[in-house]
Order: sequence, then structure tokens, then C-alpha cells
Amino acid sequence: MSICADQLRTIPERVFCQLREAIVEGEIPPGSRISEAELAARYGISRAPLREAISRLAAVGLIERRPNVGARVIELSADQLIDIFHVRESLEGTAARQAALRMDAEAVGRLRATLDEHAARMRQDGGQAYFQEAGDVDFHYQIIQGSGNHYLVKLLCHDLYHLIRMYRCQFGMRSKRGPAALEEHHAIVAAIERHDGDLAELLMRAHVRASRENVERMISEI
Amino acid sequence: MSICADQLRTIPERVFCQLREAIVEGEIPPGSRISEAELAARYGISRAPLREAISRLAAVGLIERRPNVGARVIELSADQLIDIFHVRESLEGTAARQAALRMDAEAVGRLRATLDEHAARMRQDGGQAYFQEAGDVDFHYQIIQGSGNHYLVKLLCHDLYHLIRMYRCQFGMRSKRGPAALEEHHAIVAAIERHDGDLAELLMRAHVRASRENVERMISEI
DNA sequence: ATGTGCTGGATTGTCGACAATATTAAAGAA
DNA sequence: TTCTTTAATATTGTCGACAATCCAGCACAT
Repeated sequence: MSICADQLRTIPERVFCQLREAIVEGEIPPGSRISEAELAARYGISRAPLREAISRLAAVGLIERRPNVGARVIELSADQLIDIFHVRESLEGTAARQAALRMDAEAVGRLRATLDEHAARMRQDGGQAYFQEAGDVDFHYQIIQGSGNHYLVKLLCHDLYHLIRMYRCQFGMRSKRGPAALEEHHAIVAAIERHDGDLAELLMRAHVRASRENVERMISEI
Repeated sequence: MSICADQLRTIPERVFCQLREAIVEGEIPPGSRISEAELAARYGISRAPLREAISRLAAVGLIERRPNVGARVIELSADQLIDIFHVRESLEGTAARQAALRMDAEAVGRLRATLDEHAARMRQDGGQAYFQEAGDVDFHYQIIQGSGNHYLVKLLCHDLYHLIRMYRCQFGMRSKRGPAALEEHHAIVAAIERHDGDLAELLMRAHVRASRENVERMISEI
């Protein structure tokens, strides 16, 4: 499951993904200036394709640009993270609702298989480590894709998740609610299987809300 | 109320707004190729700033790019419009909820004043003509801004509304449900004033859903 | 001492030219 | 005739250089 779904055939595409990764992982720290000349030299390319990559990063919201001044990696604020989680709760709720109406038996089967795999891996290594990243993302991606709503896919998978991952990396958050989350996932799949859109939305929103409240708790502990 | 909120100091900024307007209004028809050389000549600029504008248009989703081939204005499909309306319903519901919690008395007063102005103008010219564009947008923008959620503002005001406006222009839709919409607006404001987030979200979602169903009806009539 | 205006340096914005790629059409073989 | 191959052409992608703009530091006047 490549997060960088785009084909990275052209230079701006590749550099965009690399820079996004570097920013999300915190390798390029928040608030730091983006020097075009320096980055162009580092990646061994000219400034033209680099500028396009920067332009795309700005469109996604990972960096801020000021004319004739330059670009900076966005500063992190807890409030903005909460804002983003509200958006995510809203959108993923809708994704679950549409998925309940549009996913066929085969797609639901794949979803179930994913959860089984999660459960197995959780029994194996205690479950704590697994759930924060790829596993959880897999589950959510399948539902979002299952909604069949391309605009939702673009917003959630291409833009929002990277932002959330960035905050996660910066604040050093680990979710620690693996078992509870797995149970919630099962309930959501059951609702989708029954094609109960209302319930699927309700459960998904509660699930994301719990994750947000978990984040809020961790922030207040700092 | 300038829709192009950004300062258009730099050339790409200006051209981005001009092109977006041309695409939304249908002056550049859907599916048509975007020739860099031709547009650069028309706007009297070089290809470099034009490419940045095109890049931004692609990020917003108004055009599609294929490497080494070129950019085309997106094709319109009724299904995608419905998809977008689902997203809008979801996001504006959340905006109304947060606005109910965060808007102060003064902001609510401005909202009321806007509605009064709408009512007056509706009595004046029969109301049909007014409600599709600026007036309705004004009301929704105030609530979205009132949510205090910057990410919501970006998604709804900067990206989504232009898409919807584009579809409206292409399909030649007029809403024709002015009086009903005004009544719904009043109910939403009342909920916000009472700081009833649940109700505000419920009403806003119903309001947007009604708009979507209106659109679905018009589509099926074609 | 503080605020104002200027100058030097560095960075971003823009441009025209060249290289790489895809599409089209024609030409040849089955 | 139809499919494949190939060359021509036009378009996009990339580059290095130049122009425009901003910022820091300093001199100077108040």
C-alpha cells in the first residue's frame, strides 16, 4: 500500500513525495525556511521542478508561502490539530455511510480479512505497537475507497492523513488504545455489512471522536 | 466580498484566479485541452508562472494533468456532483456545529442582519433571482468563518464552492427554492444563537441535503 | 537614545532556449 | 485490408541566467 499513490514519473512528483515525507516525519522541522537554491542542490535538480513541488506542498497545506519572501514549513498548534480531527470525524462518518450503501460482499470480505489479520498480529506482539500506523490506516483506507466517492478519497487519503501523521510525529503520539479500536472496527464492519448507513456513520464518528479525545488528553498532559 | 481572498500580487496568483473564473463560468469548456503556449501568449506572460497557476488549478481539482501530455479541464459528471454535495453536507454540518459553540453575540447579529437583507430583497424582486448566488454564499460563508476552523474554511470556501459553482454554471441550474431556503436559514441561526450544536448540525445537513435533492431532481429531468 | 532612510546582499520571480516525451501520420509487411 | 513499425511534429519538462523584491545592517537626523 503505497501512500504515494501517484505515479512518480516526473521530477516534481518525486520531489513532492520526498519533501512531504521529510516534512511529515519532522526531518525538516516545523517553521523552518525552505531555501529553493539549497533544496535544488540537495536533490540535484533545477529550481523549476522544485518550485512546482513546493507549490503543490503549499496547496496541500504543509507549507506556507509569502510572495518574494519564501516558504516555511507550517507551525504546529494543538488547536489546528483538533480542527483537523473535527473535519476527519465528519468526512469519515460520511465515508462509512456511503460505504455501507455501496460496498459489495467481496469488499466487505476483504475488510473482514484485514481485521482478522489485525487481531492475529495483536495477539502476537501485544498489539500496542501495531495499531498506530499502517494497520489502522489500511482499515480506514478500505472504507474510504469503498465509499466510491472520489472527492472523499482525495480529501482524506491524499491530503488530510498526511497532516495528521505530521502532527502525530511532531507530538510523538502513540495511540495505546489498540484493543478498544479493534472492537470499534468490528462494529463498524458489521454495520456496513448490514448496509446500515446511519449506524455506520454513527459508529465511525464515535470511533474518530474517541481518537480525537485521546489526542486531546495527550496534549493537555504536556 | 471578493471570492479571490488571496492578494493577487504575483503573476501566478492573478492568472490562477482568472483561469479559475474562466473555467468555472464555462468560458473554457469542460474537457478542453489547456495549451501552455497558447495561454501564455493570451495572458502575455511566460510559461513559468503559467505553469504554476496550472499546477494550483490541478491541486484544487479543476483540471487534470497527465505527465508529458498536458492538462484538460475536468469533465462534468452528475455522479461526481452528487459526491461533492455529500462532502459539503458533511462539512457544513460540522461548520454549523462549531459555529454554534464559538460564534459570539455580535457575529450572530451580523448573521441576522444578512438574513434580514435577504428577506427584504426577496420581497422586492420576488426572491427567485437573488438566492442562487451571492446572497446564499454570504450566509454560508459567515457560518463557516464563524466555526473558527481554518481547515474547514480552506476546504469549503477555497476549494469546494468553486467546484459546485462550476457544475451549477455548466448544468445551468437555478435553485428556485428561495423562500424555503430562507426559512431554513432562520432556523439554523436560531440554533446557533442558542448554542445548540447538535441542532445546528442537524438543520444545516438537512438544508444542504434539500439542495442536493433539488439538484438530483433537476439532473434526472434532463 | 531612538526612529528614519539608504545601501548591499541574498532570495524569489520571470524569462527564453533546449531536451525529453507523446501523439499523429505515413509507410511497409502480413 | 489491417496491423506493425517508424519517423515527423508538436507539446510538455527542464535548465541556467537575468530581473524584481525583500531584509539586515548602518549611517544619519531628531
